[in-house]
Amino acid sequence: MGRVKLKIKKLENNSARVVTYSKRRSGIVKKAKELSILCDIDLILLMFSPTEKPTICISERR
Amino acid sequence: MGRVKLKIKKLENNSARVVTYSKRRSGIVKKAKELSILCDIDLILLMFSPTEKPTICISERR
DNA sequence: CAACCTATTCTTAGAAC
DNA sequence: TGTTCTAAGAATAGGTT
Repeated sequence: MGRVKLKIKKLENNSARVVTYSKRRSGIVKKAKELSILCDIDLILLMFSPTEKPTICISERR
Repeated sequence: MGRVKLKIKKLENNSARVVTYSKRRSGIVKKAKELSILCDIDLILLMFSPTEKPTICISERR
């Protein structure tokens, strides 16, 4: 998606990796939350940024 | 996306939950793999289907 | 440098098979 | 129940502010 089709291989440019991570992280976290709510399931998503900062997303169910 | 906008709340129909889970699971797994490759990061995604069947997606890095 | 913009590609809801 | 199709909504790459 976006202005140009992107090949799925490691982005060699450092800042491109950071920017892409930031954009796509928010997208995947949104998808994870939607999936857990829509389908009423348990889900855990844990990922580390290019600078090793962790993000965790845990579905909340009762 | 799709033919109609979907409200993000629990799908009350059982088979709709299963079908939606199956479709969206493949979407989110694809996104997770792309993110880990593009940004060269560690990532774990664990989720359980509406029938409690687990799926795990772990980025492969060396 | 983070937030916004938007053309373009990607995902997917409902239908058809 | 499972796969495929496709219209239309969603995500996002590169650019702009």
